Amino acid sequence: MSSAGAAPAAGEPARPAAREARTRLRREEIVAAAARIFATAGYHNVGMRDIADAVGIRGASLYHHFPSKEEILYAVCLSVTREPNEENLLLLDAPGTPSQRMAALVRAHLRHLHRRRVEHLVGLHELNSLAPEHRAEIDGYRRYYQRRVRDVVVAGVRTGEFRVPDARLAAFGLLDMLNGISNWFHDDGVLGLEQVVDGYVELIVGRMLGSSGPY
Amino acid sequence: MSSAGAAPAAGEPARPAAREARTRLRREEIVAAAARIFATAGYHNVGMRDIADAVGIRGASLYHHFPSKEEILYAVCLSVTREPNEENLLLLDAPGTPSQRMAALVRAHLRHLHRRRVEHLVGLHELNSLAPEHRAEIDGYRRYYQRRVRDVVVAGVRTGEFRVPDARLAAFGLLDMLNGISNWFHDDGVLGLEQVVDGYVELIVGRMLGSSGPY
DNA sequence: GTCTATATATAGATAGAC
DNA sequence: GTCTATCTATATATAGAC
Repeated sequence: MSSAGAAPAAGEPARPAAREARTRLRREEIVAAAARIFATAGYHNVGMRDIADAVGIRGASLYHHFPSKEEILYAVCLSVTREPNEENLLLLDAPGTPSQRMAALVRAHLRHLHRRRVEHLVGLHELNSLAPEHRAEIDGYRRYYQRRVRDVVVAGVRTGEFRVPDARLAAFGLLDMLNGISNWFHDDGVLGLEQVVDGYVELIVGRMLGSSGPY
Repeated sequence: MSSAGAAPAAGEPARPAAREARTRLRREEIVAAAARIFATAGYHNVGMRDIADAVGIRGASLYHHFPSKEEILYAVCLSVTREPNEENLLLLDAPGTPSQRMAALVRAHLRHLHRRRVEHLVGLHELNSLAPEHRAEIDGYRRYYQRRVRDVVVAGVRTGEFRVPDARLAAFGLLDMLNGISNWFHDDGVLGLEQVVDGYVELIVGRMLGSSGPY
């Protein structure tokens, strides 16, 4: 965006904006394919050639889009860690009681885990293979998310809607419970996503946090 | 054990039983060191030389004790997956109400996760690197454990002690919540282990499952 | 049971043509 | 932007002496 200064000349092989869009699509295509393969086989069991095969190009061509394999992993982890911070946390700022805001977050969180299931699996299991600075950045996002969730628990305790032995403990527990579904949920299982969503809202907000509603 | 048939001759350099015991100690020493390093750096970021260094021998010497690096990982995963099945599940067969048995399991589970924290981290994150047949065996143990936990939830629902929307969902949720502590608990944190244990028993048995005790 | 020395395979990354 | 060809580093694993 910031580098699109000059207007494109008429006879160029492709207008910069269009070319940029296509390049970006290619990048996202690579990230999506890599996430899928990383999630099932594990980062280190996957070669650049495997990723390239999935996109239909040769291994060396990947280096036109990413400087290293680790940068691909970073792109996978970053997207899936950022998005919940940008999307789900908005729901905590919206009007409503702590019960309502927490229920909205649980729903959004589970749906995001489902929508980007493979990316989340990578983000949960392969953080060790990130470069230290990348790892630190990802960890920062996660800690912030966690803190915001804990704050809602605290808010609910203050209003008397929630009754928990310890807000930090409850926040850790409910987040682990949410994130855990990446490891066992399958679309062809006995429970559909929306059943899990409704069940977890009840288990977490209604029971664990002790809210009597409405939410 | 089954191969210790003949009685040892007097002048042997070491009595077979003693030698076996020492060899076994060495194996366990290697497994323990490997678990520690795998947990912090990730299986594939660790070389045989790193493991050997931690034990004070050369990389090649490890192959006297294990036929491959994967077998070391398998030993780590197996020990930590078997033990809960052999120890914790006994508590589910003991006399007592479902509430009491579930509370006992939660306590034992959390204490085991703590006692063998690094091994659990490996068992949770590195399953992708196991040979298929080893992976299948580990998965089998985990599925059985999960089923037994679910059965207690079902039993509690039947007695009327527990009230949950879906027993499977509750079992998945509580197990994910329990296992999650491996990722965030530290001995030098603000909460001690027994505080977490007591808090989680309350959150899970008392609130999530809705038992009014005693447990 | 541990050592030194080394075989061997693989995979991340680069060079340069098209 | 993708290709072919190749470099190079690393690490698992083996051979055989002590």
